Amino acid sequence: MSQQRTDSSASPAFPDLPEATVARLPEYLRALHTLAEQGHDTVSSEGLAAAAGVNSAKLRKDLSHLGSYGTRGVGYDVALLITQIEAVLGLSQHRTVALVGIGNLGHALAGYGGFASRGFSVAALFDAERAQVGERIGDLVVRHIDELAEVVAAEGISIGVITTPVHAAQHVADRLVAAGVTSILNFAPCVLAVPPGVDVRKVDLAVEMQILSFHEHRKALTALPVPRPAPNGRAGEAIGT
Amino acid sequence: MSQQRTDSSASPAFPDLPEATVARLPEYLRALHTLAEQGHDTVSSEGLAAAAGVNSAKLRKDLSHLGSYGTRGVGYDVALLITQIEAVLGLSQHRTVALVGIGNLGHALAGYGGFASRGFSVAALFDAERAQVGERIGDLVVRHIDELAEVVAAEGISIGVITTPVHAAQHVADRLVAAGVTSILNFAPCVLAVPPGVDVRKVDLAVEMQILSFHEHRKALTALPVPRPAPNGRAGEAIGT
DNA sequence: TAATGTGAACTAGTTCACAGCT
DNA sequence: AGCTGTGAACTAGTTCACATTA
Repeated sequence: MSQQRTDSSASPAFPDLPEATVARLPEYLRALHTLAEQGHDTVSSEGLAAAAGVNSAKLRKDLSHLGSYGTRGVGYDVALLITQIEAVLGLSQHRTVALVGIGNLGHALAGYGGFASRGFSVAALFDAERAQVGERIGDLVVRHIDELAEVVAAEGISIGVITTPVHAAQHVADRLVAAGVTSILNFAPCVLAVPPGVDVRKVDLAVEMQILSFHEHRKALTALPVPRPAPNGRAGEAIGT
Repeated sequence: MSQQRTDSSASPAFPDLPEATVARLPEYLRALHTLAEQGHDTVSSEGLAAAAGVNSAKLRKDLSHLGSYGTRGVGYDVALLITQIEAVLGLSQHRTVALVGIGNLGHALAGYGGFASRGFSVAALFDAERAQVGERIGDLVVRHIDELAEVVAAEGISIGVITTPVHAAQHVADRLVAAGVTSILNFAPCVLAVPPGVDVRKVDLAVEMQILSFHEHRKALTALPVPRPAPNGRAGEAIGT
C-alpha cells in the first residue's frame, strides 16, 4: 500500500519500523488513551496487548523497535508511551486534512468528531459541483476544487481524503499531487496512479464485506460437510483458538 | 483480524486460501468488473494486475489457488473469472446487511449505493435512540435495536455493521451475536470481544490517517537530514522504485 | 510465440522461550 | 518475583525465473 521506498539508512533517532508494526502503533495509541482515561498510569505488555487486541509477544516486539520504554518487573509508563508513539507517528505536529467530494460519505467524515481527538483536523472541504459549493458544514464552507492548490498551501494541508465517485477520483488525485499533497486516503473503489514519494491508502467498504462474506461462506461449508449427528456437544461451527 | 481457525481439512472444491490472497480477491473482482464494462472479454495477468494495483506474479499465484482458469498464451476469460471469484467469496448468494447506529456515518452508509452493485444489500437499520427510530432513509425505516433478533431472523441478515459511538459498540456486538450474526464490520474505534466462530473486521479512519502521518513524518525527516545544496537535480523527497 | 502455473529462493512477520533487569 | 526485551525457530507471504502448454 505504501508506495515509497527509502534506503535503509535509518537515523538513530528514527529507526525504520517494520510496516506491520507501524500499522499497529495507532491501535496501541488508542488503547493507551483509553487506559489513561481510566486512571492507569502504568500497564503491562499483557494488559496493553489485551486492550489492543494482539498477543503480548507481538506487542513487546513492536515496542522494542521504538526503544526501551518499559520497566522490567513493572510494565510501561502509559503517559510516556503515548508521547513516544505520537512522536514516532508524527502526531506531535497537528496535521490538517482536506476532504474532496462532499457527497454522502464526505458529509459524514466532515462531521465526524473522531479526528480532532486523534491528531487531525479537517481544514477544508472541496467539491466540483456548483450545487455543493458554498454549503456550510460545521464551521467550514465547501469550496470549489479549483481553489485546491491555493488552500493546500495556505492551510498547510498534509493529507488529502478522496470521497468522490470513482470516475472523478484519479483526476482529484492528480490535482492533490499537483498541489503538493503527498499522502492520500482514497475511499473511491479504484486504483490511483501517483508519482513515487506519494503514499496512498485505500479504504473500500465493499472489500471488507466481501472478505467477511468469504469467511461466512467458509463457515457454512465447513459446518455442513461433516454433519455429525451430534452425539455429544454441538456439531459444526468454526473452532476457536 | 479474522478470529476463527479451522483445521486444514479443505474440501477439494474449497481449498483454504491464504488470508492475504482472500484479502486481494475482492480487488481483482472489482478490476474484472471494470474490464468487463470496457468490453474486454479476456485479460492477461499483466493487465489484470495493473488494474488491481499488484504485480503480475502475485496475481498469478493468487489465482492459481483457485484452480486453473487461465489459458496459456492468451490470458484469463474475464466473465469466467468473475464467476469463479464470486463463487469463492460466497457472493453467489446475495448477502444482506444490518446497520446499527444511525449517526453521521450510519446515514452515509445507509445511503451508499456501492453495496448493491457488489453483492450486498442493506436490509435493516437500527438505533437505540428514540429520536432516530422511525426515520426514513431511502426505502428503509430505522428500527429500535430491541427488534434486532427478530429482524435478523426474518431477513436472514448475515453481516452486522456497527457505526455506533465507542461506548455502545460492545453491547451492540453482543446483541448481534446473540441474534445469530457471525460476521461483524466494526467502525467504532475499540476492540470487540466475540465468541470463537464470529469474525470481526475493523475499519478505523483515524488509524489509516495515522499510518499516513507516519510516512509523511518520515518523508520530512529523510528529506531534511541530508540537505544537499542541490548541485544538480532536486534534493530530498523519498525515492521511488 | 505468448502467457500461465509453479517450484525454489527469498523476505517479512510471528511466536517461543528465556536471559536479564528492577 | 515479575515483566521486559530479544535471539532463535518458525510460519506466512512475495518474488523470481522457467518449464509447460495452448
